Amino acid sequence: MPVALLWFRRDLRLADHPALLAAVEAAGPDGTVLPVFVFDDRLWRPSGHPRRRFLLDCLADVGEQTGGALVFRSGDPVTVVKQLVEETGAVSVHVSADAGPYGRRRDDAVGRELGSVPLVRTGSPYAVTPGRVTKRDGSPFQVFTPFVRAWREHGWRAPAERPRSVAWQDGVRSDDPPPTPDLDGVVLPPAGEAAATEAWGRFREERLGGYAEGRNVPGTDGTSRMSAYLKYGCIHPRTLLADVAEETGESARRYIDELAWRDFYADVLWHRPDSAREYLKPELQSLGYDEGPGAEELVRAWEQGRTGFPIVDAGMRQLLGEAYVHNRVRMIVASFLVKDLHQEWTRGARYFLQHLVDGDLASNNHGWQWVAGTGTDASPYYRVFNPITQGKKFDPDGRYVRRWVPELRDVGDAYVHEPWTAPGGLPAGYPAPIVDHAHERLVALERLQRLRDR
DNA sequence: TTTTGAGTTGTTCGA
DNA sequence: GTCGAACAACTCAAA
Repeated sequence: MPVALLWFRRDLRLADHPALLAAVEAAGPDGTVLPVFVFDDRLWRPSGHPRRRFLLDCLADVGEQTGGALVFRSGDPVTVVKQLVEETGAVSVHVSADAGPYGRRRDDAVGRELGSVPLVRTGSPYAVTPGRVTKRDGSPFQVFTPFVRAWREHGWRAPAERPRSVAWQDGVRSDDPPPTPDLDGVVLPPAGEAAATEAWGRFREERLGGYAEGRNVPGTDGTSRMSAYLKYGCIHPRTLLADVAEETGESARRYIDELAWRDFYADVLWHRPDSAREYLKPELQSLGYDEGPGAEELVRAWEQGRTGFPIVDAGMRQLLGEAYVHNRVRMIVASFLVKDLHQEWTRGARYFLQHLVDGDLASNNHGWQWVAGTGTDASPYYRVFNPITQGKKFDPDGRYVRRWVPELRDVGDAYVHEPWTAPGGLPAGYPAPIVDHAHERLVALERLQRLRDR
């Protein structure tokens, strides 16, 4: 009886899963589907503990949903998948397409290795497969707004139906998964498809209506917190879009835009596979950065949330506490590292990827490039976030900073974003600002100016 | 073909 | 307190 192999990667769900449907179809009415996940050192090693843990928990969920049939293998997919095909006599291997630079190379190599057994790519983790939305002349968009216009016009498919029943192939040898990493107190959201669906339902009912304003206020629960679920494919963006498209108004439009950003950055990475490391604006490559023991000490203060700027410290402590940072605050802390501490964006991007549970190469690194002014956006070079102004504007009552920086508990609202000005002085245990923001802003602008003059 | 206007997320300064 | 201008320079689509 035919066996079709379903190789899970970043699509850890059974609903709205075109590759699963393709596998069921390929196996035929008498055949079976063998679900498999490969622990690939190339992807596993650079993941921090939060992402490893979240992934393992998602896999446990898939294991349960497939009645324990999910098979683990460890090693290079090129050899491991080939071996599984030989062991089981599989007629085809099914995946959701991977748009990342490594994933594409890997899948091409696996496909070649499989020879006459086809590696079938069906669907992708995006509403629109990267590469599909182009300008009229076929070239890729480099700016978000024209992209999103064309993306909306292109449209997306309705969610795929869940297969009525799947005959899972069991009894295939499985490696043990890697040991569960210690989280050291980091609190993660519940993993898996059911948790994603439930979290989405709650957001949709309770917070989607106020999203346009709420999304920028880190002290409230205004965002959907779908990022980790989207990263591992516990839920597909098409499912979200189908629900949001029923709503009208500014909030629904903004939410769709946010999903479009995710597609846009994946599209940029697809066209420019080197952009995860290389500058999208190469002329900024030679910008000078601060080095030496003094600079390293400042970076450590940033990493640990001890810069003396409350909103920056709160964000960096949220990163260590929840492996997650509110979107608005990601921009603020990123701007601080790049513009105030004069560090290369790649360094911040790397640190984020180590710690974020939702860390995604395209979204993370292009987001950092956006802040650094080296990215796709026609972003003004002079855009430097002021951590005090941003704090007052988006966290006016200090709810967010007090949650993550308890030293500020008793500082009045008026001073909570600049506690060094408080009548009682700095609270015990909280540092004075490690840099003069107004000064460092001018330094950053000056360096960019010099580069442009050349 | 050329021109024109608009462009996720900001800040400061001066009126 | 509020508001508009200035801070450059490039992409893209429409006129």
